[in-house]
Amino acid sequence: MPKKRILPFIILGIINNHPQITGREITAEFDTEIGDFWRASHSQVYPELKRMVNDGWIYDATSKDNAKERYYTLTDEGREILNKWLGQLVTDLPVHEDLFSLKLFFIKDKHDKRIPQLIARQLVLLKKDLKYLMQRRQTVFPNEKTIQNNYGHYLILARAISRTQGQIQWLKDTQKLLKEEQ
Amino acid sequence: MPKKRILPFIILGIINNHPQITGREITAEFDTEIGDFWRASHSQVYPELKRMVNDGWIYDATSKDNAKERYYTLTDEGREILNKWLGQLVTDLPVHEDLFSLKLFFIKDKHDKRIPQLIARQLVLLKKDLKYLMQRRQTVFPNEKTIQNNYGHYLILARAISRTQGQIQWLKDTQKLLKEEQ
DNA sequence: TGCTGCATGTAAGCTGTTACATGATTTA
DNA sequence: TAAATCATGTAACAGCTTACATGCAGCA
Repeated sequence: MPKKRILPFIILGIINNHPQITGREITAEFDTEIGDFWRASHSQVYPELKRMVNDGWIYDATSKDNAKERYYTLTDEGREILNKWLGQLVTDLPVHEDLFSLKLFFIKDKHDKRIPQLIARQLVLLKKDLKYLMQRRQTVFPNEKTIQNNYGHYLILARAISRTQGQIQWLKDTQKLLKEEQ
Repeated sequence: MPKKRILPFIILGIINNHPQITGREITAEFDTEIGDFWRASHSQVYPELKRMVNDGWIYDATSKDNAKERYYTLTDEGREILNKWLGQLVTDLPVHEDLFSLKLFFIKDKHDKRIPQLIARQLVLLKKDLKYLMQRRQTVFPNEKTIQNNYGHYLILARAISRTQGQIQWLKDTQKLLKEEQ
């Protein structure tokens, strides 16, 4: 059995949220909205769209204005497949492929200077990420109504913020601990 | 430029922690200790070991007891490469490829029944994981001395526990919130 | 001596990345 | 009309997964 493909389901979800979307706009979603928990480049997206049209999950239309653009929309079958996928419960936690943990793992000595260095860098990265996430929450969800209209999206953004804050707090605590005991 | 390979560095780290280790034991590390933040199967490990011997990062020895087993140890060059890698600071945060977030993302309606279902399942998975992590902290680090001898490992285990607890708390809070407003 | 697990290895195939490539559209 | 960006597509290749395969060691 090959590795389970989930890219087509993500694309179904994107098209469902934005009917008449182009391949380029779908690709852009992976750089912004979805980028926190999945990545895909345009060279993955275009062939996938072709396959999905071929399988009858979506259909495409062209416009007179722009000869090259193709506008994709879900078929009934596609909508059905998306809903079925959304209803299937998750069976496993993801593996956090994390260079920070990996490097720490191999450092044995408590007083190794690389430990505070790695922590300091991780803090910089996480703080920058937190700032970005909070700014996005403000722009994407400026009022209660926008939250109600996209509740799942709101939830995971809130979750990402909470998680990042938690990690920052833990790193700060550890940093302090190491300094005190040094 | 191809995707950056980090598997050989992980293997260097493992061999450094356990000189005279076999390929099978290295593979086992990915199922236990390192499994939380990196995965690799034996069909990846064995060819990689061959390459690393070829490149002079490690050397292998055989035993009379077990003709098939090969015992790997770092060369000076390998040790140097490992330390250089450990000293290089991380430049990017990892992408959390996460089905839970992904599915929530595509559910718009606040009252969609799949939201509490997904959350409940995620709680089950995280609680199970937390239990496993805490049990491991107890067995791997039974006393202060074992902590001092493998401080980096201790840190990331503590971090994983903290992160998991944070996620559980957030999910519980959200679950409660949804129930109240239902 | 048959079975289970140890130990290593190879092959096929799929996913995803980077790079290369082309033409259309908009803007200066 | 030249440059930048839009929009799509293909090619080569690296990385990883699953499955297939072989022989040895220990045990009943």
